[in-house]
Amino acid sequence: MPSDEPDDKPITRSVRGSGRRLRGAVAHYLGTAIVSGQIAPGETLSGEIANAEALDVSRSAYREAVQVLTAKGLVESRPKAGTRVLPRSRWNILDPAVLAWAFAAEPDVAFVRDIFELRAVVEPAAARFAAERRDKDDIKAMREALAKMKRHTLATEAGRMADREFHDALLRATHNDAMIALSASISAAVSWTTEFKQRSRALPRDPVPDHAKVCDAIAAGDPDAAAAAMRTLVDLALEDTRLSM
Amino acid sequence: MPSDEPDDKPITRSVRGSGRRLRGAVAHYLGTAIVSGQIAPGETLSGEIANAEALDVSRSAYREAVQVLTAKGLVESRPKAGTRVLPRSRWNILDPAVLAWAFAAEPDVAFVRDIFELRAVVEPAAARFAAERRDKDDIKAMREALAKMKRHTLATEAGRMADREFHDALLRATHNDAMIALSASISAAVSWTTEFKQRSRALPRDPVPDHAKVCDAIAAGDPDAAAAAMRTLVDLALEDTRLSM
DNA sequence: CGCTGCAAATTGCCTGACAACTTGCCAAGA
DNA sequence: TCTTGGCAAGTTGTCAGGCAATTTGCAGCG
Repeated sequence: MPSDEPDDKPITRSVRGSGRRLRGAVAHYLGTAIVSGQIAPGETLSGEIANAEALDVSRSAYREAVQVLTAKGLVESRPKAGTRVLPRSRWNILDPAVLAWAFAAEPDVAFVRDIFELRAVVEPAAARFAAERRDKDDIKAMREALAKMKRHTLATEAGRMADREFHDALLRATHNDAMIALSASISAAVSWTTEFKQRSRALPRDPVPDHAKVCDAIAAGDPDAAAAAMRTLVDLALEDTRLSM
Repeated sequence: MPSDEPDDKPITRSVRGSGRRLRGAVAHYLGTAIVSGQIAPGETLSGEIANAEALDVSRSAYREAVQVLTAKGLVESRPKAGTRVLPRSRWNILDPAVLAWAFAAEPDVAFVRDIFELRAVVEPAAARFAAERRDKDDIKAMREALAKMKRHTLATEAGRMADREFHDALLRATHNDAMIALSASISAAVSWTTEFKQRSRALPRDPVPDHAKVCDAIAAGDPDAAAAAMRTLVDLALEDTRLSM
């Protein structure tokens, strides 16, 4: 046996940003490989021992990573058959991690379209519910996030975080856990696209007035106005994103 | 040390219905315990070695089960701190498995309300998209499912499966992957409640005409009519479910 | 009172081995 | 030739034990 290779393969080991466990790195590696299509549905991964060795991790770490993928519906493994990639239709694409993997690589335009269509359906309805059920704390949280958005802009990371905070506060105002969970996923995906918009060109529109309109309508308890304002907000966002892709 | 206990604890081992792996049983056990509130958010599970021993499984199997829960946002584990249950807001409640666990125990009424509200938002919109984009195959699939629903009734398992097939076909007709994934989760949840309805009393309404109306509107390519028909369908389902709880 | 460093406890990862379960082949029979 | 049955091999599934990494909480110090 020759000694060993210097450090050619630690593809996953080098990505461990402190908080990230080794199995997380492996899961990220495999997850992006699958979602990006490098490992097409129907294909079967090479055996655990071989693959674990190739990634330079133990079988346990590798297996725990595969369990994560299984939990998200990306793969399925059976004795003697190996673990194979499931068809797209069985993926939990609304899972935050899967969305993150999808946007880590080049995001598919059709997929972005799908996400925005869903957003266009859910968010106006959420705004309507929020207008009917919000309480004082909800309004306060939204106003604060809006102020932060105004201070920083969407060009900064702090500004984008304020944007997410605004939408999160709006969702919490619906007092509907299912809607909160869903739009949390969507918002995450949308924030990735926001970064793309910034990267490609300076964004021509000031988003604060549109957000303020939504906020005011919700605070006033006007469901129709809130839904309408949110609808135009989403439409504009879709327009901007479409231009930059 | 006395010899050993006969078989008091195999709480998880006995549930392995062939296709179900051991770690799956453990995940199911812990998942339901968490979702049903037996292990409240904020609490920390006892150590891996202790817990694995209590469930009479190896540490690896237990750990792989915990990875599944982690992937679904139910728990988070860090060295020295133990693995603790995350607040509800971080759960992926739209994950099919989590939904199944939620309905395995007594389903929370507030939660069912949330699901139906989301359904009332998404499904009509899905019907609208379907009316715009459906092709010949989509219509055929819907018609066939509808026929099957008519033959069997919702009182039989076959009938409920046909109901799911109808909704699945409708969703595929939207040609929007995000919407398909979302409503697949919702439909699963809804089918649990359908079983409840059947269990509590004979259902007074024949659901076939309502479904047929949706189907016809989509086949005719009339988005507004499809959305309206679906809206009444969901409203009626909500009404029935509300009565039986 | 605040801060710094240390030590313990818990998870994270590794190794090696055996069991369980499928799958696919192969042979025997209709 | 087609079907059916069993058999063997190969892959994942589970187990056991040990060591390393990391974080928390405390204790001691400034």
